[in-house]
Amino acid sequence: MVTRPRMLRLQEQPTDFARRLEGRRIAGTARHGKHLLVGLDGGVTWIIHLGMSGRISVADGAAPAPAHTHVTVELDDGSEVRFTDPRTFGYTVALLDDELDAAPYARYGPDALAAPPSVAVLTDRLDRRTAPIKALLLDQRLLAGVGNIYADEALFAAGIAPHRKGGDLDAGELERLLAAIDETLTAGIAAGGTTLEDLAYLLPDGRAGEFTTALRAYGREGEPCVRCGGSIRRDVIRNRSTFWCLGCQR
DNA sequence: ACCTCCCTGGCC
DNA sequence: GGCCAGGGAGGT
Repeated sequence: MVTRPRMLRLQEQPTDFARRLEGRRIAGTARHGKHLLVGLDGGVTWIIHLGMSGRISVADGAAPAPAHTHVTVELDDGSEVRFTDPRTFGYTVALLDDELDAAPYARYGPDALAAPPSVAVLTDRLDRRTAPIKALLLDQRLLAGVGNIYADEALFAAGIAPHRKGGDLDAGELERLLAAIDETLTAGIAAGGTTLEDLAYLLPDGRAGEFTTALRAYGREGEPCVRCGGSIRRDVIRNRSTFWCLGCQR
């Protein structure tokens, strides 16, 4: 059941969503960057992107659904999958195999955790790029899975200033950055993600993610840097808040 | 390659 | 009453 058509905005024919899911068996699940992939038999992939405030839960169909539940998929055992998303930046779509190979999905870069590029490949991709590395990290075509908070944290861990032009980073810096991305995402996942004060992001069971307490740059404007004691500053890069340390990120 | 817009709850 | 946060599609 779909009570918010906007959540299906990537489905070319909105009626395709229910039609493509109905009667199919879930064969497996996977993740690519920020996309959750539910493989169904018959060559259909059910894609879910949680945006920033999305939540997926599975519950007995008789139990009341949380507020802002916009899409509900009934399973044959009487339970249902619920997609809850107050801000509706998330979306879901059911695609056929050939549609997966088309834009915009085909443009997605390798998963930042499962298949990160080598330093050599990254060097090549960043060659002559003049955009700030912060903006490039958010470009899912280069690397899929790094969002605003984790980009700032990874750049902090690597000691690289967010304004640096992508093409200016040397091999040593890119090696540090790749290691920092891996460490940051791994730690973030282990902690259950980052729940900010607005409580927009919550785990499926409603608990808050605990990476918030591990943040060293994001959201700490004016606070002392835990590494060098300098002051964390906030800049806006490509209309995104960017927190970094002037003292130890170069 | 860049900016704008979408959306909502919470806070100033 | 207005602003802000987030990801990404689409337009210039």
